[in-house]
Amino acid sequence: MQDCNVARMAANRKNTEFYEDNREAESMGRKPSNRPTSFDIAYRAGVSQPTVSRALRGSKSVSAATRARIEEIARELNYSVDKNASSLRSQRSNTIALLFFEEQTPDDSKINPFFLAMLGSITRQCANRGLDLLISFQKMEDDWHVRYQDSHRADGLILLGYGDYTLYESRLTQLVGQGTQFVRWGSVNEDNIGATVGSDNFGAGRLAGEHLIGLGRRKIAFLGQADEHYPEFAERYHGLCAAMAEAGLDCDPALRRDTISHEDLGYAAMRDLIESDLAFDAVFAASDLIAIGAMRALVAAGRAIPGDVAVMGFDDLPAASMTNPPLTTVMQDLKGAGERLVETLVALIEDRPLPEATLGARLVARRSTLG
Amino acid sequence: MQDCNVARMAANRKNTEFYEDNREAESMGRKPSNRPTSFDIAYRAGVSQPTVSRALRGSKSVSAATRARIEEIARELNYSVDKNASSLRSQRSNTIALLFFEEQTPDDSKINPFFLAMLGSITRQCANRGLDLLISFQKMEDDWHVRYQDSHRADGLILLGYGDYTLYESRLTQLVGQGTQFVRWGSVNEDNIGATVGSDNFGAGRLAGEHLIGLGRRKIAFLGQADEHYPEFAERYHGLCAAMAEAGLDCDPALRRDTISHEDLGYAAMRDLIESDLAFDAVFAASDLIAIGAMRALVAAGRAIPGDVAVMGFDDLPAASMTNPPLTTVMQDLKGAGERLVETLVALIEDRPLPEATLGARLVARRSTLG
DNA sequence: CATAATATGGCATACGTATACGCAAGTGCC
DNA sequence: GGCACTTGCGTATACGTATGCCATATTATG
Repeated sequence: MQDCNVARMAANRKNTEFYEDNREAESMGRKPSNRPTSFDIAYRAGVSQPTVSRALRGSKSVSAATRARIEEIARELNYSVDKNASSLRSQRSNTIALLFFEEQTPDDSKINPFFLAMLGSITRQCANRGLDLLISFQKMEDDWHVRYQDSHRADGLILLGYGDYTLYESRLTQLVGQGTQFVRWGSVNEDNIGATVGSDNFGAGRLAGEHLIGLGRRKIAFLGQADEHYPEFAERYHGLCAAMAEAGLDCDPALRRDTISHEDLGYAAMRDLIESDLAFDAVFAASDLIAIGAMRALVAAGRAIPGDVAVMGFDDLPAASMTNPPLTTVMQDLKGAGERLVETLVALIEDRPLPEATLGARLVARRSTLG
Repeated sequence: MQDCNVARMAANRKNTEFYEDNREAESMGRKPSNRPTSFDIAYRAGVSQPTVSRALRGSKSVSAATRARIEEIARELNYSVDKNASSLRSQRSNTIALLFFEEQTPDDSKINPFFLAMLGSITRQCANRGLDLLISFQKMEDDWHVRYQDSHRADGLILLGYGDYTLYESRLTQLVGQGTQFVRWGSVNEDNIGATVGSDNFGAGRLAGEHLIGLGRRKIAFLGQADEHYPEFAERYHGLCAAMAEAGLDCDPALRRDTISHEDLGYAAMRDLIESDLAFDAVFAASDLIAIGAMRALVAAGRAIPGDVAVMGFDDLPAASMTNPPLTTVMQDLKGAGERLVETLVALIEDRPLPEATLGARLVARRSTLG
């Protein structure tokens, strides 16, 4: 390892005293950082530094023999390319940043578990592609047109978070303006700003509706803010209404309560519905958290689940199978989501945009509807 | 923005034709990447590039007036320091890597939710300190004496994951050997390899024991692999035994079943216990996942919770409050954990190691013991 | 008023890699 | 056997910042 430095010296164009300098530093107690560089490999392999770089990056203008020799030596010396130098020179960090947005909920809440669940699939996907993944949590209100790309920290961003879309919009426009590459999880439609990946919420909503209707339910309530602020919820609602219309049922707006994804707000919404004295025999909640809160309210009001009211959620959180009764819900394609998000972003970075597409969702029937 | 390039040109020591080159590149369709550099700021401020660097990093050898001017211009041009260049030059990435270890469970399992919960606190702590956070999931068996630090990707590592400690050990030794800075979540004791942050598992185990004993339980079973492979579980078990000893009760090893943290394994362990025909009136599970599985087995065997058997878990997962009945458990100090992990790592990186310490835990009583 | 001590900022250079360009040797072709 | 190519690699340099060492301006000190 000592003579690694010799290589450096030999390669160093000017400072011929480097070696001695280094020894001095060493004797003074400062670690000489004998981390090998591509120069060291080059010296040992009897080639130039650029050849080492080319060999290790798989350039085809290096003979197989040379490449093999270089790789062998690199392994021996435990060499690994300096990420910073490489990124600086190539202007490509091979890193993407994952930004979570916390919702503005009453308490100082945690991140939506649904997105945490996506984390696994995203990291795996990044690992497969040799990408590093930076993560960060942001408050919706924060100034997060962050400098991730500005500062060459990351080549692109993945944005995750339910949240008021209209708040989102201006930031997205900024990102586009400054040329930042990003993909967002959300409602997929024509006039989205930037690339979006999302579930087929309409289809999933219809699925939910058909399930409930198939069980003989006729007056289906909906919990979730179904407007332009929360387009995903809106789509789920419209899917539900479509199913009802097809069955000749009325999708009564009076049975809808706006709420965002939070257990306590789901509870409140359901209380409100109960107190309205309107009749309903099923509830489709726009998220499991809402559904869980709603079930609490129903139980508190003495309504049997699913005897009096069938309850459905959305997301299939781990918790959904543990509630009492276990919650019927819609499972989104988490694995597909992670893959598609990363794939889309990489395509964007490489300047060959992918067409947008939605992911399918599956109904998971449990006792909150089946009894 | 055009004349930014003039600055660059002025600063460029050799290639006086840079400006023209750049214009040419531009006309050829390649984006000239007019991202401002410290040279641009310097030009506008009428100072040298090094002065800009010093000003922005807070060096005290820059006058307040100059600094203010530079900061103002930087803001105007929307400048941000190039992370790669900065890290390369300073040999400090201001980034830490968070490595999750997946357990080797029967299925292709997900990460332990307990660690996901820690994520929030860790990211927040990093944000506060201006650190970037890389994350990655690893299989325990993987070759994860990764090159994170080798390649200057990160200044240090945080390792999270329950897992067979003896498997862990050799990797940790390697990390120490190659001079990688890291902190680990786990059982804190004298002869740990590397820095460790963890809960006071013994104290928490005793707390659990006292709770159950206080409710009149006398024959307390334990589910969890309490040996050197899982020292945290072992400590919890010993805490339980200590509480029983103090109450003059016998900590019967026959009532212990080894299992790692997984719902299905908890189920299996409990079935085994039930089939042993030994009498017990309480179970302390080493984790909530185990407890949840155990409850399923108890219910299946027709034992009432907590009537026949009181059940306790450990971790206070979100799911713990949703089980039926809701699970009494031990809540660890997640916020403190994240803070302490990051703090310890930073201290290590700055070469001023912190003394080890354990974090307190709190009992959360719910109906699985209270009835 | 002369000299020493700061305060401020410029100059030169290094960090480790990737890539445009060019040169030599080898290959195919007629 | 001369020509155009291709293959394989070295030369030179750029990426954008941070820092050791000086030079000057400024102030304090006797």
